[in-house]
Amino acid sequence: MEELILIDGNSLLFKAFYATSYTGNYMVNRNGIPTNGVYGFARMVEKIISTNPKYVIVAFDYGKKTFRNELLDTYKATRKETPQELVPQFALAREYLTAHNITWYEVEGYEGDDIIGTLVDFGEKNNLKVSVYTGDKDANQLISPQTTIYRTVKGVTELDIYNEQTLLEKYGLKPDQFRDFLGLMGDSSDNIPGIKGVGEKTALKLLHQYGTIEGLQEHQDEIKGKMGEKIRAGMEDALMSKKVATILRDIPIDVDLEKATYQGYDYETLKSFYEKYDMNSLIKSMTTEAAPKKELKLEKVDHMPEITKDSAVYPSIYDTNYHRSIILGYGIYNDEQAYFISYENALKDESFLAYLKDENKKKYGYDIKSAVIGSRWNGIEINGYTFDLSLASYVLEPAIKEELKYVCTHFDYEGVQYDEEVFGKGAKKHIPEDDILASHIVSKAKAIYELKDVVTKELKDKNQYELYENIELPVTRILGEMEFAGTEIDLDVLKEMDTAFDETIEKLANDIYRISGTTFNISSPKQLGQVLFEDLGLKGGKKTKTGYSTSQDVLEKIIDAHPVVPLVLEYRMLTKLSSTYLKGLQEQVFPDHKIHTIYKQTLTHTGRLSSVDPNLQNIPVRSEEGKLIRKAFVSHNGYLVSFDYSQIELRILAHMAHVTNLIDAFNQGKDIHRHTAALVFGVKDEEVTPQMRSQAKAVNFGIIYGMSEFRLSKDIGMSISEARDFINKYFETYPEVKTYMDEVVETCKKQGYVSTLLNRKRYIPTINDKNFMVRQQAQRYAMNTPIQGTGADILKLAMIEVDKALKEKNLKSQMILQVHDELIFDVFEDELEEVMSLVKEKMENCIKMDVPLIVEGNYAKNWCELK
DNA sequence: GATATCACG
DNA sequence: ACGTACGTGATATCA
Repeated sequence: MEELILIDGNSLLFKAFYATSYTGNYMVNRNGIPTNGVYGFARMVEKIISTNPKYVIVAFDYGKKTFRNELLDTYKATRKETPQELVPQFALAREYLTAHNITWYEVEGYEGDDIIGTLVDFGEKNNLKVSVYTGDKDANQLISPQTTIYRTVKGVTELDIYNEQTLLEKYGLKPDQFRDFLGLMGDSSDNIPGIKGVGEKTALKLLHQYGTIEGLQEHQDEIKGKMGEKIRAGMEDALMSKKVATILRDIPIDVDLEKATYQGYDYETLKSFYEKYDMNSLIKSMTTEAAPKKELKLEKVDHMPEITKDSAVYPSIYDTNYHRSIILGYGIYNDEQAYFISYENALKDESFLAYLKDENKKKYGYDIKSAVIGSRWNGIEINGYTFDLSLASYVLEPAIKEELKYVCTHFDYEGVQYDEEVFGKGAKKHIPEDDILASHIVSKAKAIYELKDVVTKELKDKNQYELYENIELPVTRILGEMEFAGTEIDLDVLKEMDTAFDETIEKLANDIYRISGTTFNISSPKQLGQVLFEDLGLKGGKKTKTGYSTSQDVLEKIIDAHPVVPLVLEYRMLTKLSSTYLKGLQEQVFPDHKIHTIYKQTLTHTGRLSSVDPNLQNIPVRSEEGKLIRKAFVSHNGYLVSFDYSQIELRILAHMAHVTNLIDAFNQGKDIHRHTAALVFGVKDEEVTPQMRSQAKAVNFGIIYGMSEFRLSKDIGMSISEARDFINKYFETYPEVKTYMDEVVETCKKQGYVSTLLNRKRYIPTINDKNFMVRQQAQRYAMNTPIQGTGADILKLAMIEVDKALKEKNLKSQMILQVHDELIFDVFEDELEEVMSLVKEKMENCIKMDVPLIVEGNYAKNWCELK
């Protein structure tokens, strides 16, 4: 069915104007004419017609007075006067449309709404699919099986879709009832009264019962109480309001459908319009648009034709966890071919399977780790991925959200939808109809293909291609193998502990009830706060915005105030271990007795990895009870071996800030916290007390995080002024640290980002924010990110070196876990000795710095025994 | 879906 | 006078 697009010009222009004028700095052209509204409007229109519809018409209001003012003299009376910056832009918007060859209508005495209403009927009669773009909710009354409303939400490009189904789900109304709905509850933006005292909820209730206002009128005498009075008193208003809210569908216009055919623009004409108003970025986006590119027709195939060029290959993996997901199909795109094949057909297609497997057939992807491993679980082998758009854009800007759509938005590429729009979300998630799925998946493949060169060039321009090509790309393959290999779990260990813990927890709970004298939900901070600070009268005071804080540090301060407090702390610890680890992990064990985590490589702002489903980077170790959980993590091949870097972040600080004193100390192999304490307190190394050492340790850490005097004093039990002296002493001891930190912040202010040793960047736009706190926080990011990020860089480098060495020596032992400064391997007994020395050597020497990197290795039968 | 809490480096 | 350390993920409760 051909599509007729109808755009509410006034509505979109207003939205565009306000969306881009909140700063008060209006975009103007060189003659001072404000253009922000038209600019936003043009962007919206460009987006709307980017789907190449058959017909496009824009409707504008004309004249201030319409028949609605005769029905209701206060109609739109509360509207603020149109801002003077917007006034001249109504004409500009029309000028833009004319330059773009887009048909627009205005009819004296009617609103744009009424033109649209009339054209909707016209479109439907002519058997067209009608799409209405507006910011007004009134338009919902126009919905029909043929007509869909697209409503702007925020910004200029986000749209909510309304059809019969969504209207029913959201309001329980049929399209036509929307007039009654507005009539009953009124509309403050148009100053339509409705019935006083009837809001959205009541209006819906009444309509669900009586259908229409007229239906309600027939039964108005049956309604009792205050509500009945209100309804009877407001009935006239309601009927009149409904009339005002009703969009006309039969106003006199001569529609020339032929004229409304969208044929694209004349390049020079539109360009000269943009030039006249200094909208250069729109000219830029035009060039690609104007280049006569033939639209490739997507083909759904049962058998994949021969793929003749390097292509984007994108599998549709249904679940977010690709280790246990089905695959719906594969999208393939290059500038001559665009195909979609279902998983079932792919599985039977020998030549296609061979293509996927052939590492000489170059492929481009988005999150190739999930593509390769997800396919592998489903019996399909893919080789030959040479480009990953997800990794590339992460290197360029780690703040972009994970989904492809956000990457597209970042690079101004249109034509890809959010997964949520296609699959739905939450309980409504479903596999869409074939055509919709195929076009979504292939649109993604197309985006990958078309953005590849743009992104690669930007990586090279910004000196980040090396980081992408030599670090992130090799790492993603290694991570895939680690995830797929998995971590062997001894379920019996978990089950036994689980039972034992449940017993202890129940006893503890009973003790807590007995001692406190009340039975309550100890896991509810609200109830616990009530019991501790009101019933028992302990002092703790309010801390959070919702009530008392009952967190660990608060409870530890009052641990002696009442015997129930230590029990609560123990209860907390045990329930945490039980629910998150004992119970949680059991559910995550696969039939192969292993846990297969997912490492997210494009999530953190610093370059670190994160681990989900389950998180294997926060398995307990600090408490004795918690550490026991590590007994369940056993070796599959023979031994578990761990290697961790000692003090890696402090060493990085010493190197990057050229801290001579620290560098020397590390070179001499000193205990760095003891050394720091000796210098700061002015005593000999051997005179440092444990307390002095732990205070020095707190500062060493604090420095890396950009701490405050306040926090330090709290952490190590000093007054704030003592803490201040302490920090000053620290900076006297290591003066280069202060210089470095100041420099990092300065550089960040100038260039807008900070970088790591391997040129990973983090943009920190708030570094020049006018709000002190925000600026302060940005400075901490600036100080910490180069250090934490360089640590992440080094770990990734180490993983690559170690992996390479293992392969070269034909060792079968497998890297299985990475925990930020630690690598863990599952090692065959006959390889143990070689692995122990090989890995340590590679990790220590993967990068040359002014300080040595020291790695400690340990082996055991399970993770708990590893020191 | 937001909030509080706590597990890790 | 502000409000107080960096980076994460999972769970339970409650609105």
